[in-house]
Amino acid sequence: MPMDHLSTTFATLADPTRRAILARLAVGEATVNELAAPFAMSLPAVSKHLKVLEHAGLITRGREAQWRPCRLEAGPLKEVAGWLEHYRRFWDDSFDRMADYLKEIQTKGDPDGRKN
Amino acid sequence: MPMDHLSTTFATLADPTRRAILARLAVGEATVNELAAPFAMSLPAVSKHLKVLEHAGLITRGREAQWRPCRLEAGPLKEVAGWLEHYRRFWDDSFDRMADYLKEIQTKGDPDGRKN
DNA sequence: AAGTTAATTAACCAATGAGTTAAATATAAG
DNA sequence: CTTATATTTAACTCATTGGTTAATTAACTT
Repeated sequence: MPMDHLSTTFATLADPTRRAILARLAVGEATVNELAAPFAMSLPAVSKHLKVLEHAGLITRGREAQWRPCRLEAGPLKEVAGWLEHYRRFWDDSFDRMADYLKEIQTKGDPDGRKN
Repeated sequence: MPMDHLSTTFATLADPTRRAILARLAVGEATVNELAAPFAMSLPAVSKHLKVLEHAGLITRGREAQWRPCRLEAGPLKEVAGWLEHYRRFWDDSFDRMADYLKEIQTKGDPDGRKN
């Protein structure tokens, strides 16, 4: 089944272990063992999570000797933020006020009241 | 398995059909049949998607005669936006500039250079 | 009362996801 | 060359997901 990008990103983020890994990587690069340490699960399990994260483009992995340092890649998160923007008006009160404000300065600054 | 709120939300959003339903509901309330119309799938399938959305708190359903009008609820989306904010600095260039700016006016406005 | 429309529930199936243990690979160090 | 460390792959299990069709419930219409 052809999984679109956004669906892949959301599915990847739908796991607390993976979100915890991202939170850790927000601090800085880390190896697989370092990332696995906090979790009560086997190393292969974490390795799988990393593969999922990598496949979603949320991390990249280098190689230094026998270590594969992982680092955060925020591209997909930016896409999510973009998607969310379409809905901001449903929860953000200041969003409406900002829209009002923009409309106001738009008409005030343009005596003809053109829309654009 | 105890599914945390955020995981439930992400899992729910990880399906293009469900995101399309939300997009439709952003325009206004709609019944199950109306929501199902655009999709090449059975009504029960859509009904299931709606149950998932409802369970995630992304929609609520009223009842008018034999119709169950659905409407968007943005609470969980706001939570996602909140979570995302922790990562904004990784993709938003202006975020750093804003941080710099805030730091600047903070020190400029306070001759003693106190941090808070 | 009978029929029509709206929606859900039941029973089923195939595919996926998240975990396991055991084995394999890769690199470094004695 | 052997061993230790870091990580991945293989093979398997179990639960969940997303879809199906057929049957059921609910409410309106005639």
